[in-house]
Amino acid sequence: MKLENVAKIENKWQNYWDEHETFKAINGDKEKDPYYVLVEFPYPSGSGLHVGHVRSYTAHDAMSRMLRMKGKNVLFPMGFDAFGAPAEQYAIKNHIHPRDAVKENIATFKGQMKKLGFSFDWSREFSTTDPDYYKWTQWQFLQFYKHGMAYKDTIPVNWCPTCKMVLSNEDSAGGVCERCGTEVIQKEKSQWMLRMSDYAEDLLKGLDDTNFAERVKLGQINWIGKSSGVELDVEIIGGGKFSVFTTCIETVYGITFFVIAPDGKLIKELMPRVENKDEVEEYIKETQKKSDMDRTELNKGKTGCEIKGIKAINPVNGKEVPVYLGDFVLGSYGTGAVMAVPSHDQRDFEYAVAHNLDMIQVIDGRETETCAFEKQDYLGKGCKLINSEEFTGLTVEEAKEAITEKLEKQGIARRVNNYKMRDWIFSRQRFWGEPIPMINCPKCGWVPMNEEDLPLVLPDVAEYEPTDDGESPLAKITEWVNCKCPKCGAYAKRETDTMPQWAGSSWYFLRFMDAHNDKEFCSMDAMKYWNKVDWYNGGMEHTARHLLYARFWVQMLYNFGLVPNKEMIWTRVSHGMILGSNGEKMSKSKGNVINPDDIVNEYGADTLRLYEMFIGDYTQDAAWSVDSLKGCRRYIERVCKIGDKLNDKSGFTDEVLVNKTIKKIESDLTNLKFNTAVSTLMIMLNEYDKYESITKDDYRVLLHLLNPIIPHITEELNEYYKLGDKFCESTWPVYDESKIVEEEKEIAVQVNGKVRATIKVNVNDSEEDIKTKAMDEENVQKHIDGKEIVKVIVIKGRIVNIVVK
RNA sequence: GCCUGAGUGGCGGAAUAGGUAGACGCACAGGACUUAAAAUCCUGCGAGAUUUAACCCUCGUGCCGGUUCAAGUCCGGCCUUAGGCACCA
Repeated sequence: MKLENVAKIENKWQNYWDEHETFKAINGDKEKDPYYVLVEFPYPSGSGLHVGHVRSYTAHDAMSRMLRMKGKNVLFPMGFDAFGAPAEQYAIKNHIHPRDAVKENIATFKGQMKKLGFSFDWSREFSTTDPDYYKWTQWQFLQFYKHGMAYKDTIPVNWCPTCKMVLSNEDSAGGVCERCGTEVIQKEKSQWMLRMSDYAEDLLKGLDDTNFAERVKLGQINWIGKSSGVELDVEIIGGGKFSVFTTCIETVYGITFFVIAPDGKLIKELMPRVENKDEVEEYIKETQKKSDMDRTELNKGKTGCEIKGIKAINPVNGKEVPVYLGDFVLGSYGTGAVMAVPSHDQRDFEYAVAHNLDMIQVIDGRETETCAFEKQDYLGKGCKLINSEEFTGLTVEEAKEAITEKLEKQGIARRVNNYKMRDWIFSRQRFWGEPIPMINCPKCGWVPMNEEDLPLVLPDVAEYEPTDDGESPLAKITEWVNCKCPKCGAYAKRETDTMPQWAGSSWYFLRFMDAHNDKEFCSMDAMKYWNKVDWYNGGMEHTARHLLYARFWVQMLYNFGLVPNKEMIWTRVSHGMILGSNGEKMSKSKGNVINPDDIVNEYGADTLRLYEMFIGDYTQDAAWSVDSLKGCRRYIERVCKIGDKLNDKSGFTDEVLVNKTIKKIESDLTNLKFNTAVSTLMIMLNEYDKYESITKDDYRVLLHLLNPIIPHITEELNEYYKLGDKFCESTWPVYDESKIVEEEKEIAVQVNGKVRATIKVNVNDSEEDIKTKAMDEENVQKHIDGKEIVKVIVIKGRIVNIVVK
């Protein structure tokens, strides 16, 4: 067959699949094994589908198609994550409702996906912005609240004084507002929080119940950021005390000062006793002006000032030490105060130099005049303590334990774990998000909405600008805000903050299991049937935060008895990016964007799919190449043309080739080795090219194996040449392991590790036979002639190595 | 600074468990077909030395060392590069 009118062929099969609901997954099907393949649902941006989407969708589409043919009940769903700032910005600019903009974009995305022939079960489609969906996001929030996992707290946010807006960290990069360039300041704001830090340990442990790639696990572990140490109480002279957290209690005799965070609660408590109030307040103000960015990047020099009037006592030796303020100490980590040991911590060292403070070396092993002798340099090296009273002479490791024990006995220290991961700030001062279903009653305080009143839908208004004081745009819509308290009936006001975009994507994979349930977010039966997401594919940029939020969400639901497993995702894989042909990230400004529509129109969906699978290692980045794309189109044309060589025989011309290829494709498609799967199929065609003619079985098996990757043209050829049932309705070919073993094989003969000849060996050849054959080779003789043979290594079916002297 | 990847021909990339490095594709060159071109088909294609030619030989997977009969693969130490985190006590 000649490859013509690709669009017509592709359209024909896409319609067939649609009409026959070929890819619909049936809940509870006991005949088949359930298998859940998930690709991250996209944010439907205005610019349409990206070629990067095509890569991961094709990969998992191929996997899903094969698994269906292998008899699995495959759930391969698709939906849209459509809340978020870009849609809101677009709506503000164009004076349309974000709902309408989103609707349009979803239609575009869906049309593009259909044209690529992905075997999604469209009957389960939803968007996070559908009230039927976010009703359950809100419902779950209420469960979190009722179990004490949601609370309101006042925390600093990025604030642009000109735009009068709360900014995300991304929008305030570099410490200036992205819109107007004004310096961003930190402002206190009351926000809804989720107690994620309570789950730090469970989120770490839960990783054992997953099969995530090691680097994904490490990403999660680093984000959680556990460190074990000691919390130590420190007395203030004249009354009061505070605590410090340290991982190096062995250096406790080296304390020469303490530093407390300017943004912490402690300094506020101490304020009445401070003698240099002006200086201290000035420094606190300066700190507030700095975003996190400034504090980390611009301000490596250790600023701060002494807090006069406050002196603390080193609990191990009763020494009086000064207390300083320094913004390198964070109010939000640990206790917001640190013990400073300049001889053994570089930050403390720099601070001591800048403020002319004392240093005491307590660990022997190196001088500490020029820089600190830190734990990564002294741990595990047998270093001993000095200047540490009764602990002097102990090794660091012994001292760590002995000092901790002593302080614990005195009741002034505790072993604790600290985590970098904080509680999840769950409020956004935005319109286009799930409204938080809470009501503020002047009498009862915060009251959750009645569950039967959900969903709390977004009002239908035309203006989405935030208010002057940084409240959500919803705050302006009084008829929406004013309501009655569900508890006492008094006039009350709704929460006007909405949820972050992460909310909807934290549980969508559960909804897909039972997408149209109007009684529950997902039935327990459905969750037990599908059990877990078997494969979850997404971008590397989501492996830390999104995955962690989703796991946290699921663990909470599990603890409330609402989901059957503590971890609902088994394997996480991430694909590499598709870069522009210049090797840079695709972007409009660089003019290197490839629109998948253009490729589909010019070459067809199958060519694009085949090319993206062939482009390189699935987990690595790959640059776009038009030439390579053309090569893939050429291959498909050759696949079509070889149909002209069909004879009317049955059976396979080369059993070994066929069985080997089936096995290889099967393993490649389940191990994300799509590029080698394609090359294996290219080799198969090259072999067929050498035959006089090919049998129907030869042809059908090639098309069958290609079908998961290029589903349209293979169905068409199969039908055109009347080779058998439609692939989408037939079972995957089975290979015969015994037929893969080759009778005769060519192996290499080495002399001293260098290949000198190749010999043909039979499976039945004994080691002696092979040895003799190898020795008989002329070129081998040449290299061993006149030398002493030390030994001969024969690895059956692989290699012979003759060692000579 | 720390963590995690990645360094293999002109290019994208292959190489179970250490066992013939460069599969497959692209580009390029030569040839066939054609009035011609495109398309298609055939052949060659890491570098070097030698040779009429073939065989054959030497070197070669970022760098330096090591283990082994045998290293792209394992170990130790570096270099380059991409991404993530970053004063985390």
